[in-house]
Amino acid sequence: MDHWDAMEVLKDVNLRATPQRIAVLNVLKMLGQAHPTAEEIYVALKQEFPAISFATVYNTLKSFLDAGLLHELRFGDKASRYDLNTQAHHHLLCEVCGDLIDIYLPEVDVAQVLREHEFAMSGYHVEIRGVCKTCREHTLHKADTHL
Amino acid sequence: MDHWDAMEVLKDVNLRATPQRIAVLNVLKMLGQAHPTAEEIYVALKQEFPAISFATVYNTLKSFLDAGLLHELRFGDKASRYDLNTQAHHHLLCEVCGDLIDIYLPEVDVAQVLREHEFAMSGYHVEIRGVCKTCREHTLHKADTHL
DNA sequence: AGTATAGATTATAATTATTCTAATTACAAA
DNA sequence: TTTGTAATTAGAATAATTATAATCTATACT
Repeated sequence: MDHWDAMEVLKDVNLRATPQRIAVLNVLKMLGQAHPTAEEIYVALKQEFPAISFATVYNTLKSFLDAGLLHELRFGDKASRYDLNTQAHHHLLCEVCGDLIDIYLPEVDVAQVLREHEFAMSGYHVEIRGVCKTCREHTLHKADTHL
Repeated sequence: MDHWDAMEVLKDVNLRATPQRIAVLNVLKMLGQAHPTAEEIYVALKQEFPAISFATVYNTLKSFLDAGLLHELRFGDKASRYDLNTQAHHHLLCEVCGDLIDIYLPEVDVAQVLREHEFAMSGYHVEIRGVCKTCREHTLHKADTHL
């Protein structure tokens, strides 16, 4: 567990270090692999900032996205999920319970494809759909598992 | 260009071949690589079916999804996009203009990861973010290109 | 340290995408 | 041709997100 200072992180990307922003960063760090939605972040902040508004959460997340501090994940469910982990990693998405499990894969070799399309890659993401161990054991909602 | 009959496709997956469903399939086939949203499909259908409702489009898309006839794509923009192409393929997503370009990659080797997590894969998807050739040439909205 | 100001936050309204509900209509089997 | 079941429709409802306008505050400059 390395030292990590939210204030420093914000300075580094030229964003004003407001208490709300620091708190959002800390919540994201705290929740870790939970990939929270905007609402979950909002709820977590309510305790420390009873007056916080949804707009602040969305604004903050947008500036963090622009600064490259986090990734936005949009899968099966309606609400976007946010992921602070910027090192290359991917997800297993369970189609039954919606769980999003972090995994680490070797770099996908796409060099040739990119060259062909003259496409400037800034990042990539692998999404693997299926049924997780727990759901398979429970064998719930079989009908929901399409594909 | 192989022969393709919407009515047959529907029969094959045990869905009633209603005029609306046939039309949705044909629109998806026609639009091809355009990855239309529900709204774009709705607009395309309006000509042939002035009385069509959004609910029908959404219901139809949902049955097609359940039947495995198409994929739902949720990326940067808010609305889901639908993709009839069910053979394994992936996308280049331009962060500037939002264009979604079909690409074909060799199977990603994830066997070991799946075994570790005891995860039953039903499908996977590779999303590559970046800037497409056209947008790079125009160098528009530089600031929007994060990551 | 005190202050001006660009930028951040807030409450609220508006918008957008999607789903639900209830009534009507159409298909397909007997 | 009836009859049951499923599909379609209009419109209301919900959920997620964005826009607006007023107020506040972190930072830079005296």
